[in-house]
Amino acid sequence: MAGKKLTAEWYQRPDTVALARELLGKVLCTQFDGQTTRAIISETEAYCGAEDKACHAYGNRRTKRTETMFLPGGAAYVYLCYGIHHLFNVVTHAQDVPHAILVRAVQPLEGVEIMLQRRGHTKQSKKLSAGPGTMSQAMGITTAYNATNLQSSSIWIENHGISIPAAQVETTPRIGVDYAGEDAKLPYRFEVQAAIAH
DNA sequence: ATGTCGATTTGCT
DNA sequence: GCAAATCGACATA
Repeated sequence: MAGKKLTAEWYQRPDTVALARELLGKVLCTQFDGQTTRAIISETEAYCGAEDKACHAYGNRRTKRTETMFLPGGAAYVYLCYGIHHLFNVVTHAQDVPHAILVRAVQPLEGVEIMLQRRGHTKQSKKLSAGPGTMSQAMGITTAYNATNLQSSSIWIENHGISIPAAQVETTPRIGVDYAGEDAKLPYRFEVQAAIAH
């Protein structure tokens, strides 16, 4: 069941948009209180630091919240949105270059029972872990894990050798970033709509 | 010190 | 389809 853990070098590569595309089909894993869950990443968005108006760290804005994005690639950036939702991002690029990839949806692979319990659902459905807030809840990720290193034993990402054909990937503008002007139109969102075979 | 608002989800009209 | 929920970060004073 376990795959090969992505290395620090993988995360620290500079092309965040390409990494967002490559993240599709990779397996996000969490282990909290001895409970392990695994899920295949099916939707991502790239946020490209200082030059990207949609990014929290646009213009290299350094605050308590954005500080995590300045860490070297390979850290988890988790923040609270609308006071309710914990949004999970993967920090990429080198230290002091605030790029990140928002994981918006995953498909459950292991520990489905645990995810159902966390979500308060009784049956598996598409809504179980599709959406940036719900997928965090299903995986048990909260802001308490902000800045967690992805080489740790709490949160990490594995390569299971799953590749997604280009024909199955939809590339669209990002969601909910209308305030970003021209940058709101950038094709930085990658989505696999079909169920991923594994 | 205080006010505004968000990389959303959910339930009700 | 619309609006409430809910809290911390950030900007302004």
